[in-house]
Amino acid sequence: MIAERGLPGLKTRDLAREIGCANGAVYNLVADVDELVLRVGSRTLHRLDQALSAAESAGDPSPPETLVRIAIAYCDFAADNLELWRALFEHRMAADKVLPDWSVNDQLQLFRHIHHPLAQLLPGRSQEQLGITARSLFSAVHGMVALGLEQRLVAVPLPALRKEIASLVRAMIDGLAARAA
Amino acid sequence: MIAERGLPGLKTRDLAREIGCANGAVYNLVADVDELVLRVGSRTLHRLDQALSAAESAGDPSPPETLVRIAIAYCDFAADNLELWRALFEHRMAADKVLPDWSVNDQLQLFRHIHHPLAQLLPGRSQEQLGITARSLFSAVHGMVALGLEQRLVAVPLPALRKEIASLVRAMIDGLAARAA
DNA sequence: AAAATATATTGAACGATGTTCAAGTTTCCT
DNA sequence: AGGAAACTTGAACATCGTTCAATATATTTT
Repeated sequence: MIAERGLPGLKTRDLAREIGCANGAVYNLVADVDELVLRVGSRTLHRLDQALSAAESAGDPSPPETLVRIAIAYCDFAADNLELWRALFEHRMAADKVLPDWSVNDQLQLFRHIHHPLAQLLPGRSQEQLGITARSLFSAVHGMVALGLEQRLVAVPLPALRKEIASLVRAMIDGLAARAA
Repeated sequence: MIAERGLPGLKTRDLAREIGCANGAVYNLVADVDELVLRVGSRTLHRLDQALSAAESAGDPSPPETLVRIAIAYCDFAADNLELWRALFEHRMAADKVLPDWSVNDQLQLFRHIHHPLAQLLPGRSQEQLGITARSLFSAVHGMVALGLEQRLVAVPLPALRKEIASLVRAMIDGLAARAA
């Protein structure tokens, strides 16, 4: 339902009808809609992880090209799974509720893909510094994808977005490598 | 109310009580909560615009340093106006409703600040290419700020975030300039 | 196999929320 | 003063997520 109608299109009554049970019975499977969304998010993150893994290993193994492929794969996944991908970031829980551990873990796995090629590219940096840079790189690409796929401003055509991402990722990598040298 | 309790903390009944009128009277001032949020967003965008303008003109006028200052100013504004800034991006309207023109305009003004220094830095590029690159640069910084200020993962301390942004913006600019040469 | 206990399911009801609207009140113009 | 226009009110509506006593089903015990 999230995939078809987006996060705001998910209603417990519709869901119950689709499952074929009473609306109250949903709460035997799940404590909250929050938990439901997080569980869907977990599946989405795993599929995203697979897509990034594939991009990491396929093709030219040089770190810069690998990082570009990962970024493009992230963009493509977001475009192909737009609503599910949005649900990962747009869902907000009540301020007092804490995110369960398994959900946090799912999210942290993402940086792993960037970490490896980045370590080859910047051999001088510590593990901690690499982690921070990996996170920054991920965030930058995420921002480009997020605003690029937003319809409310001028929607960028997907091929143009892919080119822009590739070009800016290359620029970031060049710049990082040059400063490291 | 958005500033204090975030976008989900904005309730028409609380608002009416705070204003001192009946709940129905809110709809004499505003057609929707959507419009209300957009109007608050417009004010936020104008203040953000001022902050970026100040950063643009103050200090070292070299394009790279100017761009770094703008990025840091964006980060600082987001941190200082966290909930209001979030409301700019987290608010979602019904899919069929269209964003009014004045709101679209407000948003597009932001890229203007990046456009000028970028044009000096990359004299070879056309206006259209510059616009696209400006947008990408903005989006990348936005992503770093957005994920950096998110509490749900490991929250990055603000000084660390500022450093990371400065360093990655410099890297992007170096890379862009090197490729342009 | 029957009774007793545990578990699952139901759908009505609750509380919150955005929004509407008929009725009442105020304001303003002549 | 009188009437029209505009505003204000607060109750009512529809739609949510969520709860819960009552009912039905499954499982265990005797």
